[in-house]
Amino acid sequence: MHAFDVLGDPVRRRILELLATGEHSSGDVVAVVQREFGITQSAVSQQLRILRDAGFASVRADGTRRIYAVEPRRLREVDDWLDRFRAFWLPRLDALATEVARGKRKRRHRE
Amino acid sequence: MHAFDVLGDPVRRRILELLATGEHSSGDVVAVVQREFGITQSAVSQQLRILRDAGFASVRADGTRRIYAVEPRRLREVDDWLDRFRAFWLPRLDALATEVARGKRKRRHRE
DNA sequence: CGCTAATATTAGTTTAGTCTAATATTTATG
DNA sequence: CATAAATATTAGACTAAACTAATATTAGCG
Repeated sequence: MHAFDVLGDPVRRRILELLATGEHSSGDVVAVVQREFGITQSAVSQQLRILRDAGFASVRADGTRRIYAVEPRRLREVDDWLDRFRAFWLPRLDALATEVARGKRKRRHRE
Repeated sequence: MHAFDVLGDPVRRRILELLATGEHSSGDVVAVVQREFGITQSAVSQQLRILRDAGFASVRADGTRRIYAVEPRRLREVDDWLDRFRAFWLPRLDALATEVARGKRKRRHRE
């Protein structure tokens, strides 16, 4: 599943925004999303699964709870895809500064 | 229409990739997309319209041709949305370097 | 072990998006 | 001005994604 397909859904984006602030249990996520979108626990759980399967989030068990965390790999793909457009809004940034700021070379070759 | 909804479609992403390399006529875009996706001129034209309407692309007339160009505004929105995740893959980059590299403060306040 | 809390899964319905086929519009040209 | 070339639009068919309702699973606890 392409990164952008995953991010195309507002509920999934909201969940990721929440996870960006730190780990959260499934119940926490359900509470927030339910309040804001008015959908069922089932629907939220399904979206969490999509995020897991697509590699945007990871889970660990804590008793009967499931603790979700953001998994940055796929989000960096999006960041990389944007590279081809950065010249449009960062026209006068020299090459070295770009390399330093975005850690591009290392990232690309290391993993 | 949310930026990510627009980018959720592979044809639209491909068109933007093409426009990232410079202006192209509708016909050029149709040729490339048709070869790679096997869809009709009509379908491509509809996608171009979506990109226009959503502010991802602009058009100008050149005789009977329509010349498309990428419009960076909406793509920067995506870049901005990613800010909240950058700490995950740029953990030791100091604040000033980030500001310089991403031109964030200026961008946010100017428009 | 039986019950409760937390979460996940499944089946089926609804909805939104993308496509094709057909047609319309616009500009240039003989 | 009639025709052709380039592109856009419309209506309707098809598909994939997201939802609900119901049920299943798993862990902790008395």
